[in-house]
Amino acid sequence: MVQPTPMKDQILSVATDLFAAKGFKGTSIRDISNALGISISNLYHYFGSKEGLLLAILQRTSETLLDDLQRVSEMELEPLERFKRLIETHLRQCRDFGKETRIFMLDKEHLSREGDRANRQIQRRVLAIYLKELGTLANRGLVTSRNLKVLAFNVLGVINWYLRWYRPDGPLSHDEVTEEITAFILNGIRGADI
Amino acid sequence: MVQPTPMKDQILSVATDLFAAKGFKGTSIRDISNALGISISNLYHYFGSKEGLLLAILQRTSETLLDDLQRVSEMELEPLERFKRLIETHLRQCRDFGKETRIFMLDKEHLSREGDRANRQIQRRVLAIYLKELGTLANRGLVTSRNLKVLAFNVLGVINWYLRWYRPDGPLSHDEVTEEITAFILNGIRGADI
DNA sequence: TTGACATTAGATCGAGCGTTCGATAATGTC
DNA sequence: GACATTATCGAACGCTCGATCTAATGTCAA
Repeated sequence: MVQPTPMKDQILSVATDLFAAKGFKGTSIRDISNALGISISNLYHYFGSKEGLLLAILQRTSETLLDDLQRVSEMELEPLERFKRLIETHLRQCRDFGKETRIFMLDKEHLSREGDRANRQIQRRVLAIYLKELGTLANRGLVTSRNLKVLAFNVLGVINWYLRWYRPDGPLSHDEVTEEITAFILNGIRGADI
Repeated sequence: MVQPTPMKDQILSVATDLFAAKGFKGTSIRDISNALGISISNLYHYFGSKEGLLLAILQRTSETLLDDLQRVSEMELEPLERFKRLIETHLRQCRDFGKETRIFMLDKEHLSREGDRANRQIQRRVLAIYLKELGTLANRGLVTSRNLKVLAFNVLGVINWYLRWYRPDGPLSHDEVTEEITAFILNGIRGADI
C-alpha cells in the first residue's frame, strides 16, 4: 500500500516547478491551484499566503542543502581532497535542487524581511564554508592569491553558473562536467606562477 | 548652455533603474511614471508598451556591450594578452552596464518571442567570442582541458557572478578585483598538471 | 445518530495591473 | 496667422491579482 503524497508536499512540489519556470511574480496562486486541481482556499489553508509558500520552499531546501556542505567541511581529510569533495557535493546539490536554487537566485527581491534574512544567511553560511576551506589551503601554501573572499566568490560563480547553462539532456553527463569544473577551480585557486 | 536630456532617454534611464531593482514584473508602469513625474500616457507615447520599454533597453545596451568585446577579439595581439584584455573589457562592461545586464539575466523569461530571440543571440555571440579565443589558446597548447565549451561557461560564470557580489562602495576597487579575477581565470584555463 | 472538527469549493472583494482614449498644450512650418 | 505635428495629460476600461468569507462536505469518536 502506497502512502499518498501529503497535500502539503504536493503543493510545495508544484509550486517549486512553477516558481522556477515563471518566477514568483509571474506565477499566480490560481496557476498553482489549477495545476493541482485544488481550490485557492486550500492553498491558504496550508500556507497562510503566497509568500508563506515561498518561505516554505526556502526552508525545506536550505536545510538539506546547507547541512550537506557543512558535513563535508567537517570531514577529516587532506584539505585539498576535502575541497574537491565540497565542490562535488555542491554541484550535486545544484543538480538535485536546481529549481529551488533558481527561485532564490532570481526572485530573492520578492521575499519579505524575514525571508530575505533567511536567504541572506544561507548565502553567508555557504560563503563561510568556502572561506574556511580556502583559509586552510592558504595556510598550507596551496593558495597564492591575497584575497580569499574574491577567490570564494569566483568559485561560487563557477558553481552557480553551472545550473544556468547545464542541460541534463545535452551531450555531457553531470560527472563529466563536475570533473571539468573541479579541475578549473582547483587550477584557478592554486595561483601558480603565471 | 546645457541641452536638457530628452524625455526618451530619461524614461529609459529610470526604467532601467527600477527594472534592475525590482524586476520587470515587480515594476509597474505607474512606478516609472511616478518616478519621473510624468503621466502614464506619456510613456505609451514614446514606447508602445511596457515590453517595448524593455526591448528598447535591451537594444540600447546590447550594441555597445557586444561591439566592445568584438573589437577586442579582433585585436592583433598575443593570444594570451588578448584573452586578458577580453576579460578586463568584459568586467568593465559589467561595471558600467551592471543594471542592464542584471535585467536580462533576471527577467529574460518575461521577454516576448522577439525579445527573447534578441537576448539569446547576444548570449550566443558572447559565448562565441570566448570560444574562439579559447580555441586559439588551445591550438598553442595553452589549454589542456578537453571541453572548451565548459571552460567558456566557467569563465562566463566567474565574470557574471562579479556583478552579483561586487559593491563599488566596498573595500575593494574595481581594478583590484579585475586583477584577482583575471588571475583566477587564467590559472583555471591553463589546466596545469594537478 | 449526533456533534465536533478538519478540509474543501466557490463566490466575492478591493487593489492594482497594462492599456486606451479623447482632449489639451506646446512646437514647428509655410 | 493658420495649420499640421508632436508632447503631455487625466480619466477610464477590462482584467487579474492576492486574499477572504461562507457554506458545504468528509471523518470519526461517543
